[in-house]
Amino acid sequence: MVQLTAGCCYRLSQASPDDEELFNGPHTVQFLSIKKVNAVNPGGVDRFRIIMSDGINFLQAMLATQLNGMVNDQTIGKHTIAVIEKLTCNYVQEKRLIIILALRVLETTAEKIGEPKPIIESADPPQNIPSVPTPAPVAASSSLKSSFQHQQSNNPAPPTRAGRGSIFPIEGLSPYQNNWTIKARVTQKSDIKTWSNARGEGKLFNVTLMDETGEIRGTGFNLAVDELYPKLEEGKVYYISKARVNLAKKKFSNLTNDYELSFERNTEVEECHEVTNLPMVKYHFVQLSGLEELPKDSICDVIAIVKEVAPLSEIISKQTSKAITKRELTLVDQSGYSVRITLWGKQAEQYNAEDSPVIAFKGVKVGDFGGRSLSMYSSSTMAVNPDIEECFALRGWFDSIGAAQSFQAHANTGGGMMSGFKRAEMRSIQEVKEAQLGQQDKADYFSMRGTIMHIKADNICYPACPTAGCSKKVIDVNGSWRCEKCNKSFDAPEYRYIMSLAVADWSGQAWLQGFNDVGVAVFGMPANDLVEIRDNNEAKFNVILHKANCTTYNFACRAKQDEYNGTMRTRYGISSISPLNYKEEAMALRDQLQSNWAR
DNA sequence: CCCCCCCC
Repeated sequence: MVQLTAGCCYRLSQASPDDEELFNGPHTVQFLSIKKVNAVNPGGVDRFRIIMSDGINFLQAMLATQLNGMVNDQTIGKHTIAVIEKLTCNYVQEKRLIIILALRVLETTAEKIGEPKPIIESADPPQNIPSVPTPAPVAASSSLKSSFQHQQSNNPAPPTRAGRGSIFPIEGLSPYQNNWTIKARVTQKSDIKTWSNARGEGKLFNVTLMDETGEIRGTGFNLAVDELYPKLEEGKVYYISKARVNLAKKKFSNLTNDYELSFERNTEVEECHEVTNLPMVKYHFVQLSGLEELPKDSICDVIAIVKEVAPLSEIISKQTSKAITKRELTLVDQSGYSVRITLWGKQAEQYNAEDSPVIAFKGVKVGDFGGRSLSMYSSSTMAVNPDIEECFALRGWFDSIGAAQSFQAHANTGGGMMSGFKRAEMRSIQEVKEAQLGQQDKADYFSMRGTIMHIKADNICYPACPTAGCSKKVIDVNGSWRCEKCNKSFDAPEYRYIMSLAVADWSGQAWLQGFNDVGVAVFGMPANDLVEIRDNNEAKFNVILHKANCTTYNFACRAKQDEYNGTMRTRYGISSISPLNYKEEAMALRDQLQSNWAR
């Protein structure tokens, strides 16, 4: 019978940030629940919240992202008994956040042990457990002598690790934390970029820093560029302290950290020469077939065989009118899908891998050209034939069977226009507006679920040419309906709907424009019938219009800007409307419940 | 303090 470490939850709930002994465990606990918490940036890495119990109390903790695999492959789940071998405590304002960094599973099929209770602040500690050890004093980390100033001053003494406090996990960094030192590998270093705008000019560079617990972006401006750009080398490991921790601007970051570092004048950077087992890169690969599930503009990692390499070419940026070199690679993987990825600038020019290599891409952008496409950011990395398991598997697969097979490209759904409702691409009205979809001189496509609040009653349909495929408006010329396009006249027009719907979801309201198919779906009758009702029985017409309200549909929409009366406006066109499909929805929810995060 | 990541 496994013995839980009674009292460890209470002790952790009282821990101070430097309580090393307590953080290194081991604590034998049982997981009462593991739940995925709100998704971060699209395509980002999941975060899992764990309720753990010591049999007496339970306590909430977060799983460090590098342990996500244990949830995904069901190594851990509800009622798993595990030994926590390392954790850290992060203080966000008044709240204490416990992050599990390392664990070992003891039992997976246990029953719930005991009747653990929540920890009530100010309550006495539970009885009959070992007393809480006194926290060790914080080791000072300020003895490091490697800031810019120190280097410039005449101080040749090499910094020593001995006087330093413990190394802080990147995962635990926050603006509320001071006196930290991280030990991290530079996994990516940008070129030096210069800018010049209304607010001034300058130069900057950034790096991606990684340890076992996570990644964080670091940026150096101006003086910090001169000082640190040559010092920080890609692939090397450094001790870094006294950088400023800022909120990351999610929009521009492809990392899953809420924060980023700004290198300041007194920031200390010192290379770590010891052998370390810090991983080189952490990947969260998606299969090429799975790209369809990711929203446009999300960021992902892929590993694939380069099946084709296009020659270097050049485009002119519409934004800057500058020429930019690019190169396109066609990637394939075991999912049977192929996708094109674009390399830019230096990466395009210097690409010279041969013989269908395996390449692992990290932090690439998902586009929707040709259904799905990929594009490198300057912060994206690519590793040719990396020394990882996934690479060996791909190599073996391709050399044995993959090379001879054909691949499925992602398709533009609905023949050029995205026409179908896609659950994975659902946006709220608020998101559509905030993301300014359709406002960049091009059409953007999205799916949404919304409820009709109001239908504009005037001009609900127009008299159209009955010729198949024409649908042009016809004009009443003395009782005869004339089509200019077909150069024909008809006894009667065929009415077609032209709809303006006020549609709302939980986040807001928008006007959607729809054509004949939308009207038929909403009213359940052709426009000719509705016109007849309108002209003969206005009360009945009003009832039909009214009854159509408060009905919820799945919409596929196209957002595009146009000019109207001299001003620009954004129009949302409905490319498909469908009633809610409860079975399909239930199945999708069932799949979510069965997925790893729901347990 | 940047934050552009391009084209078809």
